[in-house]
Amino acid sequence: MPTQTKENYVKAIYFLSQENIDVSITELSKKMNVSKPTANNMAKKMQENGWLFYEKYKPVKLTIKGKRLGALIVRKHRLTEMFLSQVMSFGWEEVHDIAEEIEHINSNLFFDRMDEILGFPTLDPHGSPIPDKNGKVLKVNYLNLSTIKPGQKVRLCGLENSSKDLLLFLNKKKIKLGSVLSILHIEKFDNSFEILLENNSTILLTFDVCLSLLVKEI
Amino acid sequence: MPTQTKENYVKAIYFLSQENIDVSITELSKKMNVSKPTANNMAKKMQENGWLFYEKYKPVKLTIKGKRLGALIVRKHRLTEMFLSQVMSFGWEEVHDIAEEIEHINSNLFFDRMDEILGFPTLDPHGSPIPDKNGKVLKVNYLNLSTIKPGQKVRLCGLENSSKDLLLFLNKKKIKLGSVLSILHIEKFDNSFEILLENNSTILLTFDVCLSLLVKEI
DNA sequence: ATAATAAGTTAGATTAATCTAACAAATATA
DNA sequence: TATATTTGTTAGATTAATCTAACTTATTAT
Repeated sequence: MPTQTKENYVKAIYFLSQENIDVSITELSKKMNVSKPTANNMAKKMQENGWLFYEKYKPVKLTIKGKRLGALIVRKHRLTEMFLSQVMSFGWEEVHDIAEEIEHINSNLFFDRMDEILGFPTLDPHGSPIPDKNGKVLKVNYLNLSTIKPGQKVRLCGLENSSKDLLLFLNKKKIKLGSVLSILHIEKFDNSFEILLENNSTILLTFDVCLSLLVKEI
Repeated sequence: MPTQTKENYVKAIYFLSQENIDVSITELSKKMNVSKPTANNMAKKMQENGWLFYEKYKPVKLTIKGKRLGALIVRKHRLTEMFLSQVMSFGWEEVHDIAEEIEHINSNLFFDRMDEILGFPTLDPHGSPIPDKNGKVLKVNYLNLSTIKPGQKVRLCGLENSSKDLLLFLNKKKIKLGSVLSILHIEKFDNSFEILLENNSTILLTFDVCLSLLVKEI
């Protein structure tokens, strides 16, 4: 059994691998908020434990075992987020921090029971896929709102990043997963989007916000 | 914030103080399954942190702050047990181990929400009192079944110890919290109790089992 | 191609939590 | 009371996770 700390390193590498191609020691140290020697030492030790491949001066890579562990931690995290949101009435901006701790609880039964109570969900409260019990992740392919043309109607299905600031901003604008957004106009000067909401109010989203919203055309 | 390990030491001392008068280093080391030097060192450090009083060759004692922390950890533990039992359908024999981990989660909101969902319970699934938010514990004074006279009808209200073996035994006998037990006869030879259950079946409880059952006369 | 910069590594230290071996103090027993 | 036993303490080591300082290897830019 890996320590909580090592689980967090595996998770960090798991996420970085999904974005970048290479996970350098520097990247890892940044993601984990530790010094480079710390990340380096940890990488060496985790290789010994069979979680990852490490060669001097080369990026690290998760082993099969490491990938599986990463996916299962993400599974526990996202199931927890879903449980907190659906069963315990937490807002989508509140669930991450608590899930960050609960994801390390060592009881399959506990998470399986959550899964059952939730009706075996495939997406978390932010629209991210929940890996299955074998670590398999459903590929969802949403479009980035920033790439959609004016006149198009879309449904919000996911978020590129689930930072608390973004979530609080969306709350304020009454935008949630499933919300329908109609693009009225895109301002040439700053790429800001003029959007019509379901309640017939019109709002302005900066390009940065649009980059964070994943949608489906409808 | 104390580490998880230190929280466990505080909890151990908290429980031992409720039974014994004195918590010796040896007692503490036994409860924590560590060597005596480990318990000793830990006691010194925890004194520095203000959790307990420690003097060479003397039993340790929790400070006010330590007592409060102990009670609040027990609160988190028992609320969790209740939540696992009532909301997540776990059996009373399954809840302890999971609660042992969840009690260290650092989110008052999380436990307050459990409390709310449960309707602010005062007892856990084993009949033990749940300390309030200030660490105050409701004094319950149940009788030990072993002290009750033949002919008496009683209701099971709590357990002296909640070991998994006892809980599984009670499950097998279909005895649960609230069950009504009528003492038919006490065998002089081995102090075993002949008990009539609500379903009119008669069972035999050894004296050891009776010592573990807390009841109210009815 | 060489110098400057970035990235990665080594060495040595620190803190928390643990251990064993050896010794000291307190308590119990004969 | 003297001795034996139990209890508690000290000393020194170990492992996990972290740091800083100094050095080496790679990469980038002129």
